[in-house]
Amino acid sequence: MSQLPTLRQLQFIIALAEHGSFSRAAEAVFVTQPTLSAAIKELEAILGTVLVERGARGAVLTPAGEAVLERARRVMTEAEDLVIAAQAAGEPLSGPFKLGVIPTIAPFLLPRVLPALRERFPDIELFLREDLTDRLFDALRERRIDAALIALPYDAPMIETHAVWADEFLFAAPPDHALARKKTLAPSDLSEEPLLLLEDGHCLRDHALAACATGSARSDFAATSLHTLVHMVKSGLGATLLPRMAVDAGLVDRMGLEVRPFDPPVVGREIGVAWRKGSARSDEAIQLGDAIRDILQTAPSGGS
Amino acid sequence: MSQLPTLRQLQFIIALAEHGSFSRAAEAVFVTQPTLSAAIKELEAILGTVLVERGARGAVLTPAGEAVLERARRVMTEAEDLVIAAQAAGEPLSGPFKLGVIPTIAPFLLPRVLPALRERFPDIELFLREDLTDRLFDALRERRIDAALIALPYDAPMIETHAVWADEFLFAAPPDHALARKKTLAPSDLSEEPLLLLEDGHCLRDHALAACATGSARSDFAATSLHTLVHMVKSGLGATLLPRMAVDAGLVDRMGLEVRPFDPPVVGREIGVAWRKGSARSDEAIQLGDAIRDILQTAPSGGS
DNA sequence: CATGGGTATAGATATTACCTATGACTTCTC
DNA sequence: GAGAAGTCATAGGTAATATCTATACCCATG
Repeated sequence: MSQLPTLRQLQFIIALAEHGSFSRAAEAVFVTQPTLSAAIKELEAILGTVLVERGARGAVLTPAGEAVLERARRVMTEAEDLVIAAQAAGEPLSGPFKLGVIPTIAPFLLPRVLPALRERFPDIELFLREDLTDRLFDALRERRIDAALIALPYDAPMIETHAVWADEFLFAAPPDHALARKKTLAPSDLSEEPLLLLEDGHCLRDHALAACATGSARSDFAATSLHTLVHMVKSGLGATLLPRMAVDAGLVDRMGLEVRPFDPPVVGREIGVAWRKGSARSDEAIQLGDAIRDILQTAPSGGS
Repeated sequence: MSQLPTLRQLQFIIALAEHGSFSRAAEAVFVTQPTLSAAIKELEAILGTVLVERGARGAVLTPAGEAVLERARRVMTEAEDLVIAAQAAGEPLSGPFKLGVIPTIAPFLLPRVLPALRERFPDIELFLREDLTDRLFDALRERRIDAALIALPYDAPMIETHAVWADEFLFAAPPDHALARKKTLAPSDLSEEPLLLLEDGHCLRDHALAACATGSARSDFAATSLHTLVHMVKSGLGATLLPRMAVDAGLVDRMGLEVRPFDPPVVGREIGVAWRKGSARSDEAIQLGDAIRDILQTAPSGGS
């Protein structure tokens, strides 16, 4: 087998491509220009190909160099991932961990589980980011976050998920609403009732519509958060579906709204943890999800 | 950023995992046991994790070690691919090149194009492998071959393709066959005619059936090669569709069979070159396909 | 408890990675 | 155009490290 290049050499040619000059690239990787020069030369010898065109105004990659560059980048990130995965495997859920959470979960879940999480994983530094599902998926793919709490089902390429807990939907309406007289509801009761929902982009909107297969949304109004949503319901703009987790967290306390569960089988959404396929921290993501499930089960809600 | 391991170290831990013992692994990578021992120790220091359980009867990877192993393998093959891609980019279509070809193309195409290919790419060493499409795809995915000539459309995960030329289907039957009286045929003429085809697994069978949307295959007989197929047609067992390339190559010469083209738009299959997605030699595969197309166009068939 | 299979340690040596100093060559500037 | 200011390449010395040999150690097993 022909000799392999060094990761160092790959790092060097990446820097060279990025800075377009031996001297500046050398500076960027903290070596002198002759060192980098020699390293690139040896890399070319190993590969048997000229990778760089040296000119008086800097260096430009040859087509072969571009091909190598692309693969070198891959090798480097894989190697970095290996380090992260190893550290994570050795001491799971320690160090910085960037977790994305969708806006219809974050404000209700986090206060409830963060203290216990910190207790269970004292070495973790959780960085939280609240955003819509699609943007969290982008962040996962671009490695800006390590994992995300989202609502399933949701299917996206390059993303894997692990179910954590089922979040039941509850019907909420003003007291004088026709359906508020019933103790429990069936999804079919909503066929004639245009629902007031969150604005487009919130997965809760889609999941709520899916829950009452025949239902529809009010097209004239939409809320930007669950808090504004309940206020809009209160002012008589319509009825809605709320996740139990938000209700348990006190979302409708002292609002004077009527809240009704659905007949079994209850409708709702599944909350799960998601990570980029192949992520170095997928095991930790699963562990974190399981820990949250545990915490939710042992410490029931402090709601009304 | 924390320090990266060396490719050498990754190679070492892969060998260690494969041999289960420092001494034997060291032998396998041509270093002494203390060298490998020290290297693994340093790798563990870099990753901050114990990767190997040292026992009196050898070494076993810890769970963290297993996680590292898997990624180390990936990094190593990516690095090897980089070398291959660089060499290929520097001097395309030179050195050993393993090409798979399906059985309904190989015997008719290769004699026609191999001499010209050798002339055009004098430094290439073509290793040919004749097999069914599915097995060629497996071989591509497992890196046992670099590219394959197959019939499209065919869709398989991890495989990319590039069209090379269109191979028209011709109708072939014994002289006394009812349809042999027509000068040209429409695909619909075959609705009532159960065709004699190759046995299952040959893509030509599926593509021929697809060509005459309403047609069907004889279920009692099937041929194992185009040569036996024409003999079976000759003995009156039925009619069939043959690729023009095979006819041009003399498949039915002196067989006394009637061969008819279809009305435009002609039916047929597309021949293309396929490679594993991300393969180091995809550019060469495309170049090879284009070269074959060229050769076929400039040097028309020597058939009847 | 000696033996044999295994790994770790110590010390010497060969390799190589890197630095400093300098040279050769372009391109821009006046 | 001559000089200045870039560029990359080369040479030679030094420090770091990769590797080897030799040996110590550890533990199962007969």
